[in-house]
Amino acid sequence: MKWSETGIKTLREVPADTALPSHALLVRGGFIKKLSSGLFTYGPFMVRAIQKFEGIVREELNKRNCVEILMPMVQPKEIWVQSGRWELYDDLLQKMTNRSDQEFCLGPTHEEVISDYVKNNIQSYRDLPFCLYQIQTKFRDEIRPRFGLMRAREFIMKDAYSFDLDEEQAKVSYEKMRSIYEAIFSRLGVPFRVVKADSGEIGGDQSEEFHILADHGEDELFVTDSFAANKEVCPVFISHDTSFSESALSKKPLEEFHTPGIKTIAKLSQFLKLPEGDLVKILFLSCSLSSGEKKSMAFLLRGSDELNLYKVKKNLNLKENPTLLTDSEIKKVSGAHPGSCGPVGLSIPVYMDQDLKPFSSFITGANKDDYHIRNVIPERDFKLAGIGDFRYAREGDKGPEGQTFRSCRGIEVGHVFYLGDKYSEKMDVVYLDKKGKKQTVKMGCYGIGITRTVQAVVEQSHDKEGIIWPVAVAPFLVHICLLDPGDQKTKELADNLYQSLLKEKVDVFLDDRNEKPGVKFKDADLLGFPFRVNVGARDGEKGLMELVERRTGKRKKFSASEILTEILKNVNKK
RNA sequence: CGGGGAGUAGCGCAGUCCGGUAGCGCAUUCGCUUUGGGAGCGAAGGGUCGCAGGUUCAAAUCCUGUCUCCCCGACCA
Repeated sequence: MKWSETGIKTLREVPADTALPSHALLVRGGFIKKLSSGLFTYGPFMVRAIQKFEGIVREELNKRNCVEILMPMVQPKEIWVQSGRWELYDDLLQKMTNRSDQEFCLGPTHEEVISDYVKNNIQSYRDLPFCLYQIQTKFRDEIRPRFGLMRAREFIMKDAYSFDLDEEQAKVSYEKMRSIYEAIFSRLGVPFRVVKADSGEIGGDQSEEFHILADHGEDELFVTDSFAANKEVCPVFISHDTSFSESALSKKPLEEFHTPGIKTIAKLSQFLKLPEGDLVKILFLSCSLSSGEKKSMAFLLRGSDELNLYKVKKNLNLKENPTLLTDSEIKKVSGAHPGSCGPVGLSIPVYMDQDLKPFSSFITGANKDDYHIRNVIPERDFKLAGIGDFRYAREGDKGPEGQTFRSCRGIEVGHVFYLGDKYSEKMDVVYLDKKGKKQTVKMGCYGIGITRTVQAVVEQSHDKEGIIWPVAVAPFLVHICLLDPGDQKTKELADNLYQSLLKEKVDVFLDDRNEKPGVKFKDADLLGFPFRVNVGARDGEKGLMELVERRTGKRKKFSASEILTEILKNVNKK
């Protein structure tokens, strides 16, 4: 490809509506252009990067006997009603109606369609197992699209679905896909981690996320050498802090004390000259039970900790995400304003974080404005509905093998999920076993955000000057800067190299624009293809060209005859 | 949806408080000079100031409404 044929113009300045370096660089380099919030046109370089990554994904999947198909993007309402997700997903679905008033949605994912596709093909246990995948555009009407391709409304995703006889076989499929994903992301040449993720209603360890590590990643991860989890779900195995002062061991009678104007743990900590972790705070939530009933609940935890609503939902098996009560609701439930609330005398269920177990007694609010109370003993002074892991893990907590958590940030680019019969049951995907008995097919689903991954790679691999593409997904491997396009001999030198690289099937890009060398160098650094060749009249006179490696900045001059072998050596090495 | 910010030339911005002929830098076009890390000088083109109402002799500027975009939260590949 030659620059003059692309219609690409780079931007010198950072666009005002970008917040991430990767987003800004992709826009500046003409890789992507926003059409509307969350909708992007992929320019010629972007398309090539996407195709490179898709190639890796296909290769690894095909190698392990997964088979590619392609499903429609427009999907009829009926199958979504059948799976129960027409209402559940609701606003996420881009719904539409055709001329006959039939309702459709744009596919945000394809469990429904694939179930429809396979159910007629699966009859006997002999027909299983197998695994299908597609690479396709998805549409999700995201609440808040942001960061360019990181959270776009329209994006390219690889989604795979496995179909197995039973749970045991399905777990094998799950593990296989997990290892395929490891192979895929290993080939990108950027650091990644597999982390424990939300396993939803299934339970167990059957959902993992693949994260590319990057400072601006949306997710916080806690990792040790042997364990990694998303902060959202990370269990607390061993607390970072198991120490507390004498006051927490007291077994004396309740004692109220005046705390005028003290409404925060920080202030109370100052007032009592006790660390925040020695105090006990309470949070009030509105929770919807599996019966559908809404109920207020209270949660106690150490003053230094933060309540994790996801854990509350999961550990209490709630139907929806709990929400915090408003100040006036809290007043109604506790009799006091926030800042003076505690468990004593409450009529709603009170749960306690496991880190409070070693405490004999608590210092909490007295449910009377401007008063707190000490020597509060569970079961003596209030009824405990349950104890559990309800707080966010934090740096310093320890993993299952006692290693201390480190915090890092990541971008979720892949997710493997064991589904069981979650969809196959509703969508009636069944087979007859050896005894002729009907059995539900066990499914797994596996996603990779193709476009997100490409941006994540950029986020992970760039410098002040621009992108540094890893060879695996680089739109082009070699970027020829023709420095004196007006000089016939130089032009021929560049053209010859261009043609010989094409002949060798090396992806090569020729900057043949009528621009000054400085402009071309800056743009080459911005676009970030792995190798650059400077072809100019100065060195050209002596028959020399300069090879520059983008990542290291290393440069060396070669004769026209040597440079081809040198490039091929470098390209094949990577 | 709640909270914050912004819409003025292709891009980045000033002008708005305090109404009075639409500005700057980069980019673009032409000319001359320059030519290995975003060249210099000279000239030129390009904007219904997001949109719709209103106030006024006069609106980018004041008022009302509306649309869009970005950031922080709930969602996710």
